Amino acid sequence: MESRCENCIIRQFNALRAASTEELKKVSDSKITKKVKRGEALFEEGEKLNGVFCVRNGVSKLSKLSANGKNQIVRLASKGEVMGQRSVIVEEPTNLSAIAVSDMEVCYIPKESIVNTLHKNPDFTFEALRLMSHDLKEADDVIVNMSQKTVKQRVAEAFLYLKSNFGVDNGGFLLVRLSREDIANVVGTATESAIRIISEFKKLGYIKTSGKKISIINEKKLQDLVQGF
Amino acid sequence: MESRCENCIIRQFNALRAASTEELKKVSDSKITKKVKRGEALFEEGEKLNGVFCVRNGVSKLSKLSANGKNQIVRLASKGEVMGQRSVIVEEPTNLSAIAVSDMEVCYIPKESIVNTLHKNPDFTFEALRLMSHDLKEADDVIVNMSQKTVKQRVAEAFLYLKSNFGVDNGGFLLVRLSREDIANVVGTATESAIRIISEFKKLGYIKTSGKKISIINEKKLQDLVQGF
DNA sequence: ATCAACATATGACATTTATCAGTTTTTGAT
DNA sequence: ATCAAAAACTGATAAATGTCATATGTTGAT
Repeated sequence: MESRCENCIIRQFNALRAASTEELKKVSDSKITKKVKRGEALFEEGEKLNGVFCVRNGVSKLSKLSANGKNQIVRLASKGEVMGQRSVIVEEPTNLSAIAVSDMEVCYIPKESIVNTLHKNPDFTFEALRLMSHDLKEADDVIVNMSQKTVKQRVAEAFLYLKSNFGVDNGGFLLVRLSREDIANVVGTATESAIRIISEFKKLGYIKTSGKKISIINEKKLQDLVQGF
Repeated sequence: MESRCENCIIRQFNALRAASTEELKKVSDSKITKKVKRGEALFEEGEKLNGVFCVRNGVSKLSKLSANGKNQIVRLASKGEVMGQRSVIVEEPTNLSAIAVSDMEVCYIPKESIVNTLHKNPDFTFEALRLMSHDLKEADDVIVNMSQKTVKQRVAEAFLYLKSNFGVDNGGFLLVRLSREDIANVVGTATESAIRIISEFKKLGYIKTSGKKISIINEKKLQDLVQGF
């Protein structure tokens, strides 16, 4: 049987924490829980979304394809984060694709069961605004990093980000396992360039790898690099 | 005498369009209209803001300084746009500086007269959310452009953006007059690189200049360039 | 267990962009 | 109108990054 939003701890991380019991009931009754396999798309750039996706488990990349065939990963979404709300709020096709980076469990919430809340419950709307403010700040930071940091610094920063946001397993390996191509697409560089830098970090002893897994050995060195030392 | 928000057409461009008569009155009573000269700061990165700024006239750049002394302009704000709301909403110091790019007239609205509305009037909050959604989408686009377009393409795009967003005068010259350094900071490149590209565009007959003023002659060519032709 | 498809890796080289150094032009204060 | 400071400009060169080619390793479907 399906679990209920009312009992879902994950909603503490998103605007649903501000929803009333009745509102939550409505959401819960209409939501659909889906399993999404690594590599599958939740939605694609240009689609008009009729609902939002709340991540229960796993990680999704939000990316945008450009004319030259390159892909830029704009951000990663994990537990508790909601994807697609922008499209629902402004009633426009989404500007980003969402593709699972690991196996995922997401709840799809049809827009009908939230737009009303969005127009009636200011606490909920305010929470959404607060969270979007946060996303906007992060986006601003990314813009600044893209223009002012070298590829090497951005790769270092990406590893630190992956560690602090998604954590590590018992062996100290990053839980999110991105392909080299994905790392390049987060950082905004060519795959080969990313690979070269990763190799260099390995040689320098900043990180180590085991198969596809990556572990940060010398966090300090990476931080210094990001700071420009 | 000061003009009243109730009669201000500019508020149609921001969330205040959704404010009630009483709410508007409160805002109007507490607001302070300021004149800001070109080059002066409305606020600086790191400041805790106790209100928001609504632009009546002129253009402001929102930028961020980085460790290496470089500046990145994240966006430009003009008539009707509100600056500083992120800081007020999340109650954090602002991550950006706002500096006038032309002489400006702005209204400073103390946060006390809007936070209440933000928590009580869902229409107002929703409008703010809608506008921030728009900003977020734009920011995403900037990220993608930064990583996937060449400096030349980004300069071309910047000119097209300045034309379509801020318009031209009778002579066809861009109304917003950015210094070469500012253009470089919008585009995320070195000032010299921006200058070189501008010179090239002049030679190619895509643009012409008269003193500091810039006019787009061949919009099509610039568009093609942005598209990668 | 095998094999094709894909991901990772590395070298050589081309291209883009930044940096430094210096000149000319513009601007604003007096 | 004059002059100093700032901005715009140009060339030479260095550094960073992308591209292409090719080799090796890994993985998942049969």
